[in-house]
Amino acid sequence: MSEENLYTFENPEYRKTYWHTCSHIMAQAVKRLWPEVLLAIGPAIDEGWYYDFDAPFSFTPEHLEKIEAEMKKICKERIRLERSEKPRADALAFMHSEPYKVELIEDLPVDAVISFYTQGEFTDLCAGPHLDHTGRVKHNGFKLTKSCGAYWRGDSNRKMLQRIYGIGFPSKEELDAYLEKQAEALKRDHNKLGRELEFFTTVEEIGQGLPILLPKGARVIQTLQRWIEDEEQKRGYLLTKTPLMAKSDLYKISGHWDHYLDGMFVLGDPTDETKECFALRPMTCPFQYQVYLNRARSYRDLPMRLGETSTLFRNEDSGEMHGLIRVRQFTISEGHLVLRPDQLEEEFKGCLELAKYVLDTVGMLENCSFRFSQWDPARAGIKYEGTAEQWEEAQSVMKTILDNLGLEYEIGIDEAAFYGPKLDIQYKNVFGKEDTIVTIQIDMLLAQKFGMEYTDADGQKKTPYIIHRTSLGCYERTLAYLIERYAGALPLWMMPTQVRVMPITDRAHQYCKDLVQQLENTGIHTEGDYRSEKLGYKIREAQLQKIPYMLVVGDRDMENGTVSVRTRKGDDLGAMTPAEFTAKCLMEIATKSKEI
RNA sequence: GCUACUGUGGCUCAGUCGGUAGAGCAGCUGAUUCGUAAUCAGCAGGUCGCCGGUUCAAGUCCGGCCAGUAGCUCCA
Repeated sequence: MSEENLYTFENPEYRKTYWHTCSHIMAQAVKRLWPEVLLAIGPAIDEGWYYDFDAPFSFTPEHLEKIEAEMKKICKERIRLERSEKPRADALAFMHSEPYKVELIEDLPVDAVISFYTQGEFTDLCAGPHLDHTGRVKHNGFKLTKSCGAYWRGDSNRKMLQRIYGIGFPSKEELDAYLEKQAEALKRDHNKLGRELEFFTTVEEIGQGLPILLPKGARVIQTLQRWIEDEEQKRGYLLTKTPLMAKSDLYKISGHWDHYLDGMFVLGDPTDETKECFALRPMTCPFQYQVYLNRARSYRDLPMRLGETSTLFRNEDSGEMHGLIRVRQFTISEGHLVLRPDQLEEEFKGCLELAKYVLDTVGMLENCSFRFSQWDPARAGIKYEGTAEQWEEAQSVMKTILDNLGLEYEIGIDEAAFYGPKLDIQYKNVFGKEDTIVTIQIDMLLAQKFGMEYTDADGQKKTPYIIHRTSLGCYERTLAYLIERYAGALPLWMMPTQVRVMPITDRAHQYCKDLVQQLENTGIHTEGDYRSEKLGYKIREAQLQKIPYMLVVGDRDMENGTVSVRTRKGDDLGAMTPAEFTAKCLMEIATKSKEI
């Protein structure tokens, strides 16, 4: 980066500094308006900044407007920001009326440099860096976007503060462009579009996190499931179907009863030992292991790759549910691979290849990143089972595999499963939010708990490794992301209705009906629009419903034995015979083309 | 679970100071038979999320619950 570019928005460091100064300006404005409001923390984030406050009232949109107005003044005042340092005792005395700052100072290491930034009458505890004066912030280039609750220090046992988020740019034009982009993303929101296009709905009486997949959504998921099951078959997976619930005994062996009880739907009273107690399954592992345990296994049986289209139930907290992204009942492309240690690397690679192939095919890979999710030794025995040695071994094996693959990844501390480390494939949605879409986990504990073993070539009984993995993750979540990714216009092969036939007059009805049946017989999802509406109206409706192909049939086509083909992109492909169209369509479906 | 906000026909929204609900689209019926993004007319559709309270009177005010949204915490 050239010298003059250091101080531009192109430079992420500068951008963070700019936003960090914005957060101080915001805090200063709040203090000017309401001196009684207490300050917590206010960092720059990936897009903008926030500041957490403890206020005796709730910030409303009107409050935000007032703060914005005061911030504009501060920008125009061009106040210098000056750094200073204080010894610990002085720092504590200086901040004595700000209890959150006092706590932050007290938690700093003994030898830490305690620095402050002062702008006019406002001084904040801060490591910096900052812009040199408040006039550097463009007074009409920022906006406070929302206020909401946030726990002090991210701890749900502590007080909930109020967080105000802001975003800012060096010009009004850039701000407007950003806001415009956000508004565009909102239109793709699966929770809105998915309901409008009738992929899914919800009903109060059924409850939170329990969406109804309407015919269109159900069809997309069916298409994906058939494809995944067939693809796994090709890759040596064995399909299983195991029960959706089990007695508590099973979960006690697996450890889920100890680690996951809050997240389970329990049927019956777990405290009544005279009666059997069941629970809906929150994961497939202990069920699928029974397939392996069905008889004695030899090293020759390994690797054993088990796959299942598996419905799971998790009792999420009520505030967590969101559209099809976070639900209480969902179906995943689950799988467990039972392995000898020497097969671990090769099989792990196979899982990753499958996941990448699947994500690439549906068009989601480009927005994915990889996270190596590790344990946090500080929570050994609480969140995590097994010994430090077992964890170090599994994590080092995984690290070697990932490094050998040359995979770029981030490390996520305290993101592991209770039984082992994970490679999580993170998907970034149109709003820039991340969620796990696929996970591949190495498990060194559960096989032992369930008494899974194999007889090795040397006649010794040995405990296998297990890989837990998904190839497409959760179908509901994937559907949500596909709706967003394609704004509802999914690639042809996934579309619930691929072709709509529309007669121009009643004279063409029979021709169209025959055509629909003919296409449906070849496996192309087709429907007819026989209403006595004008062609333009039918086209418009099909277009709004994102139907890939519209086949228009009038007198001319009937005479020539053709159909007139139009795409949802608005291209007129002209007249072709039904056979020609069928061949073209089937080819595009078979190749899973993203073009249409 | 926490904080804040929201809830009016299938959808998008209006509804004044508390006086018993209104539109567009969709739907239905009829007319229209039309060549690539909205034909015309008529009809029907609402216990204002649910339960309770205040009041002569509640869509409107208050409380509880349910559901949704943003974020926090947790997670696929």
